[in-house]
Amino acid sequence: MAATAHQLFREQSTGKKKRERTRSALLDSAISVFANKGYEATRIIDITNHANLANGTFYNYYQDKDELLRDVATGLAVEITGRINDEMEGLTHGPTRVVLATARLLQIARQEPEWINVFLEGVFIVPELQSATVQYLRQDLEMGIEQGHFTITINLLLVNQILSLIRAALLLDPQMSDDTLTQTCEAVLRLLGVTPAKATKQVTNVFQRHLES
Amino acid sequence: MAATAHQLFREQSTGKKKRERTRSALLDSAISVFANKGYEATRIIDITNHANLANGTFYNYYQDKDELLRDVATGLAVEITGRINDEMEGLTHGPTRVVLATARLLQIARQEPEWINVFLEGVFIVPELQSATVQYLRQDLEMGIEQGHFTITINLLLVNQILSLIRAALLLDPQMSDDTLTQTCEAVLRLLGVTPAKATKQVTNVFQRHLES
DNA sequence: AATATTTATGAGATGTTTCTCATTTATGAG
DNA sequence: CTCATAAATGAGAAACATCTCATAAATATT
Repeated sequence: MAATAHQLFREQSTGKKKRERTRSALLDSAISVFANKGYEATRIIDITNHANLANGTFYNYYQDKDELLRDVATGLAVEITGRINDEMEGLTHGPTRVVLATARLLQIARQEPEWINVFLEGVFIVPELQSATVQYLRQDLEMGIEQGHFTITINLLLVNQILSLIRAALLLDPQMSDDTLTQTCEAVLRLLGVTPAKATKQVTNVFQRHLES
Repeated sequence: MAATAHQLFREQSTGKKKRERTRSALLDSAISVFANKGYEATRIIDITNHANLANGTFYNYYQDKDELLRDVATGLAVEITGRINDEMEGLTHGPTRVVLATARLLQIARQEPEWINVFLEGVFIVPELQSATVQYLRQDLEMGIEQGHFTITINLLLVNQILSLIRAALLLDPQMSDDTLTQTCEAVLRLLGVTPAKATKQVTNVFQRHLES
């Protein structure tokens, strides 16, 4: 529910002055409306209504919907990648890092379903976000190759394949059941050249050690 | 180029009476405009302009854009699945069928780049198209399981994962280079539990025997 | 060739969304 | 508390889209 969801930007701006607080209200409302109506279909007034503001107020802050989406998606990207990164500090095993990152992203999708769709829409539309996000992934892939776990050559298609497996999970099962989560992590490992048996074992391990403690 | 592209519906309607020919002009123009501007962003007048018709003419044939999309996507689905099916007659080896179907779809994307985006948009929006398309795939997957080649349980997520690998290729490389094609086929096999080495061999084989003869 | 039927046309009525701006209201510094 | 500044407001102008319909043009029928 929109009413109970975590309001990312509101929290970041409490205490600051009015301009920042109103901007944050627009950003949080944008997340909610974009996620529920879809970016294309949302009207400026949908966002301002949701934020209890007059339609004209929007134009004190943004030129158009697109500029707002960039801002929203960037904020979400910082938050999401930050959370995932915290979780992985000190881990030096490629496959573990890949599984953990995938699983954490999908878990965030479970907790904050509105965030992920908007984030992905942004990643698709804002190129600099895409490259920033992809950077993290590359490092873990290189680690796994050096350690002899992955049979791949890193290229843009591979990275996109991984992202699209994640996207498929989000679209098909927004509630993100444990089954979907497990199957997606295993699929990513398979894609990277891990055998099915090892992939299953790897995912089970990571879940026990890092996600259900 | 739109001007040189194969006009599917026009060809199907030459010789028939005027009503069918105009409807076909709308359908072909819709493919072109949807593919280039995106479904959401296209206006009725974009389509009628492209077809050299007056805007009012549209309403002699369709209630709205959505009805047109259904018609377009259904026609494309029939053509595309028909072409792929022809190619696979008599083949009884699961992995071969999966690779060949994937490769052929991507080859069609190379020849007729406009078709595939519209087809996929339609598959996403028209449920009966989705289930019809997925039916083909299921059979080949079951065949591969029985033959001991695939380590999977068939479910909706798996099917969507396969489709999303194909989609990733289409989005990233609309020209559909041979590299993209090969890598996508191998990725699908890996996802189905085939080892990287076998996947490479399998794809090479299928290409030699069926696609470069 | 004349006539009946079908199809195409585009001006404009209707509705919707964007965007501006003069005015009102709120904020916070002194 | 006062006042200068910042922010919010919402009515309405402008731009854009959809959809209708009386009329014109094309096609088919006799």
